[in-house]
Amino acid sequence: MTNQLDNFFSALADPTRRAVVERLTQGPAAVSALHDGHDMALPTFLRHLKVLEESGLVTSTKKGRVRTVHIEAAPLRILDDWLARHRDLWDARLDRLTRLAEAMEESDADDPI
Amino acid sequence: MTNQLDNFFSALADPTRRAVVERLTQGPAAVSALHDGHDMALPTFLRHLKVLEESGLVTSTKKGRVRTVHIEAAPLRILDDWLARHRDLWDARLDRLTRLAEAMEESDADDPI
DNA sequence: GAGTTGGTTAGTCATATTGCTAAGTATTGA
DNA sequence: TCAATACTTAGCAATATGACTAACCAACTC
Repeated sequence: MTNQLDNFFSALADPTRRAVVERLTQGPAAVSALHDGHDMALPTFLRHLKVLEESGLVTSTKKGRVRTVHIEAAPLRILDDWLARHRDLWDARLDRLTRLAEAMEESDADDPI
Repeated sequence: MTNQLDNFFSALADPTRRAVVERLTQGPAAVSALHDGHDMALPTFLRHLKVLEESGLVTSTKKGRVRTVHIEAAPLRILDDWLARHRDLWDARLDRLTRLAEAMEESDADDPI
């Protein structure tokens, strides 16, 4: 019953993994290149990559001894859609509140304290 | 060094908590009302609310014995900005790939197999 | 073919997360 | 005032997460 969104959000909850995703938006990169600059043992870093890959946010292919990691488009779209949906609801709510505030102001004008 | 985004993303990684956020986009609600429909002991559910509140995604106020929970706008904006930033980068990358593909098609036309 | 490079596997440890029950507090309503 | 309602706290158990080291394999490079 675990949603795809569960995996996307929890994958992105870690700063190391977000950094990897950010880096990958600029193009694919090898594991060791991605690891560079992260003060963390390689096996630990690899676990993060595995989490990203299992979530579907990235894919990877191995050629020779080099594994190259690529970002996936679809998940970003799904995340975006979720957020967009709630952005809309929020905006609608804001509108209602605005109208309410206006209505209250009017009624204040009609019938002050 | 934990980013605000860490908390937003990990708070939203749980389906129960996402459901609460979705519900709250329609307006504030009391704890017991929010709990309704979630097959989960109340203390467990309260823990989820606490996570949401500590992340800053929601706030709550207590009046009498009823605690009312409200959604916060700012975090959704921050999340949206992060995603938008990467949507842009991704789009840019897509554009580059598209141009590359076109270039390759052209060179194929010039010099087929 | 010996060493180096790039990644992988296995195993351990500490802490965090997510669920529970049991028991408590504080309002509110009869 | 007594009982019901609406949380709240405390404490426990199981699993997940994030870090490490040590040891390993596979593919280049000399």
